[in-house]
Amino acid sequence: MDGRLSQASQDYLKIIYKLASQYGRATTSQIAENLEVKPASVTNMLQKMAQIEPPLVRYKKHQGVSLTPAGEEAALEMLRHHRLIELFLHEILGYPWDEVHEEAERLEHVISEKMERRMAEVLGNPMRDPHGQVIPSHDLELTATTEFPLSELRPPQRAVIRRVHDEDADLLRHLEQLGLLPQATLTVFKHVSFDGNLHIKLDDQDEPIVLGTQITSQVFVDFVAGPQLP
Amino acid sequence: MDGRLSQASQDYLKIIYKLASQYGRATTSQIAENLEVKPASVTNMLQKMAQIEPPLVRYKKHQGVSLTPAGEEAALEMLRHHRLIELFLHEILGYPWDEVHEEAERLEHVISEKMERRMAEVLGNPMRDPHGQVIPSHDLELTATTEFPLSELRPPQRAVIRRVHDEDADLLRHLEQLGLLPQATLTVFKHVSFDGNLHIKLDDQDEPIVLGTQITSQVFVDFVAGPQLP
DNA sequence: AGTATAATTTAGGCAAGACTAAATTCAATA
DNA sequence: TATTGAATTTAGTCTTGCCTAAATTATACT
Ligand SMILES: [Mn+2]
Ligand SMILES: [Mn+2]
Ligand SMILES: [Mn+2]
Ligand SMILES: [Mn+2]
Repeated sequence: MDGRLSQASQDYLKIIYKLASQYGRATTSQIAENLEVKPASVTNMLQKMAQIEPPLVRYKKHQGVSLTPAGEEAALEMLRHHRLIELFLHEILGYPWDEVHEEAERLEHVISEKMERRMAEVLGNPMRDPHGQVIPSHDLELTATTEFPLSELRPPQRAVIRRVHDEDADLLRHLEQLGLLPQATLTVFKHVSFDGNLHIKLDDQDEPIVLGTQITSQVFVDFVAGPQLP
Repeated sequence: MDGRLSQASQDYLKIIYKLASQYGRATTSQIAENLEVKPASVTNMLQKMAQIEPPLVRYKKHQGVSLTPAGEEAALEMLRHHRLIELFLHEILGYPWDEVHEEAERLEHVISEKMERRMAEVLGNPMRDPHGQVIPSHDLELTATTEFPLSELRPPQRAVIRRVHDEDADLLRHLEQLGLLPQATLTVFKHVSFDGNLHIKLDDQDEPIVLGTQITSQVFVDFVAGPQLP
């Protein structure tokens, strides 16, 4: 009613956006689980969000919700804030990539449009966050990407890492230690069909490494043409 | 009760700290005016803040409040956050010094101790914010200062600007345009007792400038010895 | 001392956003 | 089609922090 959305609403919108991108819609219990609140609280909140002007979600009893244009815009705004902040913390303040999320989670609701713009400028209007997730543009367009799981590669394919799963700090630390970072290029030289293990070599490392599917399913790549340049 | 103070409590503590520094204690109506809430709301809040464990304020009906050690620590923590953020916005994100306050006002409640430390390191563990206000140290000590109003200088005294009043954006823009910034050194060469005007010359400028008391009372300086070096 | 005025406190409410417990609806299966 | 378990919604509370209106206290002046 005062134009500004509450932090709680913004958190609901973010998770609804994510769930709806994945499943078409978001259910009460999915939202409850993600936000760590009880389902009854979610129902209550969704009904409010559907009734304000303009409505943020389309809500019909027992059918889950999806975002209205207004809701989607607000969700993308938070997504841009979140990912810009993550990159800023990493690049400018030297945060390790497994420690940026929590801080961004709080800051995203609080920064002004000016600060968003200044951070983007200092960072060179970046396209992706430290984990490779695409940052919505200034006007909240989200460019489509083509990356797919590393686990789908077969020898002798070559690829560049675009993005990694960003919700498991242990995984992130492990990936960093292995050198599995966005931008890294690699060649697959062996696939073991029994356990799904993939033997790869990173272009900028000498030793090959062997990766289980727990890892390869969480690293997303694009094909890259040609052999490694010497 | 969960260890973390609400944003509202933190705002109360900040303003109580400021008022108590100035007047020894803070009254209900002073706090209400500064926070733009009604006095009844303040009374209510003060009673809560006096009753939690540990108490944040000493409260006695009709006598105003002062901070307990716990309250003062929390207030200094906010002060450190606020001033570090102001400097960070100015130095790293290029904010003009008259636009840093609002943003800092929101961010100060939200940054982690880690982010506080990282910002301080990137800034070289600074002592003062963009307006020259002293930043409490990491362990929340506030070093004493000796500065006094520029309006008290008389020719041919020389001084260095340490701090300027930071609560009037128009004044800040005007001071910047005049070159009246912290660190600037100057010589007073004329005082007009009728209107209090002060004629000064900044060391790094050629033209002298004339300042009314509206300005000279809001700029704080320390004496500096000797003549301007060529 | 007695009274007007200002400051403060009390009392009662409201909105947001969470919770628990109980009721309802859906969907799968017998 | 009837049953049943899971998901969802409803109903009623709670806490935080604000509000207005009314009561009270302090202060200053005659
Ligand atoms: Mn934005
Ligand atoms: Mn990320
Ligand atoms: Mn701190
Ligand atoms: Mn300042």
